[in-house]
Amino acid sequence: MADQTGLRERKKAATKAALSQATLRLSVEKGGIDAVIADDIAAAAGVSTRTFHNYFPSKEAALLYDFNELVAQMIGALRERVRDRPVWDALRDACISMRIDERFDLELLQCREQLIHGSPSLISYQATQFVAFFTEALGIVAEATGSDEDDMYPRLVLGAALLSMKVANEHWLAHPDRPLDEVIAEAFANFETGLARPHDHAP
Amino acid sequence: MADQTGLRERKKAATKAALSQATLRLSVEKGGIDAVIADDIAAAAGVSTRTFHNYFPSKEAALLYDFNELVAQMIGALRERVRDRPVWDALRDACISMRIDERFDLELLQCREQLIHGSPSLISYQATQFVAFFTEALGIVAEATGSDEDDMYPRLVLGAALLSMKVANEHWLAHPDRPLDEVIAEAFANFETGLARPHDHAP
DNA sequence: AGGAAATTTTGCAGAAAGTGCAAGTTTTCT
DNA sequence: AGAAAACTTGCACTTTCTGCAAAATTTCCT
Repeated sequence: MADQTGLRERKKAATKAALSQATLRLSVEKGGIDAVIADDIAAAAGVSTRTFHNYFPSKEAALLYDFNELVAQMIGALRERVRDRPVWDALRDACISMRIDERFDLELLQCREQLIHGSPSLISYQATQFVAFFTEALGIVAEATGSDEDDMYPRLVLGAALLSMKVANEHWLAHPDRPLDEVIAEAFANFETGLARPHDHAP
Repeated sequence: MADQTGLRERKKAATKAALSQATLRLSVEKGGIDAVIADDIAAAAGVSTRTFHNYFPSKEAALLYDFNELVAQMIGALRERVRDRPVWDALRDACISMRIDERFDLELLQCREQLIHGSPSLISYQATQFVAFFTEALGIVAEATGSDEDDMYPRLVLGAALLSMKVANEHWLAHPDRPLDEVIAEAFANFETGLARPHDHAP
């Protein structure tokens, strides 16, 4: 994606990163993305407001830029894994393979979680991205399970997996004392033997 | 809610309903809520644009007005049921008790589903409502299971239940040949014995 | 019924997001 | 260097949504 080609490409990448970072910084400073206006972000990154909107359709997109990158990668990770193991395992392994804990700074993640939690506009934006992701992943899952796309099963499996990942992530951000992959595995395990009773978790 | 008190109350309810219906009608006519502007909705309902925004914060809220009413009722339904049965059963029964199939016209639901599916702004809005609902329901589930609110289990159970309901609803809208409660029960059943293999469903 | 009080409607002004367009800059390529 | 391609910018414009104060309407009390 970030090909080390010409100066132009590098500049563009730098601008995009600067805009994204500026959005985060300003949002934290002002205690919420809604208190930040596009003009300020553009100014902070040293470009015009119009240019900001050339790079991102909204403040929300700017703030969650690298998160979206990550989500995009997960499609690939999933596609690889469904070839040589059961869907459920493929989903779990794909989630774990994202290595969010290694790729991002814990504080940054917590910070962003805070912002998302407190802002309807960010929740909204994320939901839209989620739906797009779900739709794409659904095709993979449906094919892997040999089911029709409007069967309930692939949707339930995929939904449960993404729910596990989301819940595990949130939990880990609040209690970063255990490794993330372990927490993800534990969340997934809850679906493996029936949900009726709480699943025992490792001490 | 719709107390048959004075004229004023009745007029307000009528206006609100008129605005909501006008939003739906115009959205269908123009093939998407994004093609409809607030001015048109207000005009169609015979009030000023400002008044439209007195009733609803957005077009999306107007379109999904009665859906939100329903979601609000589900909190009550759930709270009742967690008292005398296991959480999972309470969740399933609460979902079924909504009787969406009886309370709404099938065509209207399909119509709205179509609109939501094709509009990021509606997806966004619904997500925000969903998060609010999830948060409130989580308190109930956590208490009922005797777990802490930041344990993963209550979130997973609640998430799985709402996922089941959503998937069942979508499936039923696309294939309304079986009764909705049966479809919901089937979706829930997938989580009762482990997700590893597709759950057999009644022929 | 009549009039005061409470509530609702409405228009206006204004902030902010987001988009199209055309002109000005910068990078690339030959 | 110089033409071509790509990027940036300013400007005008549409739309959403909010605050405020003036009108209009409903309710309530006597």
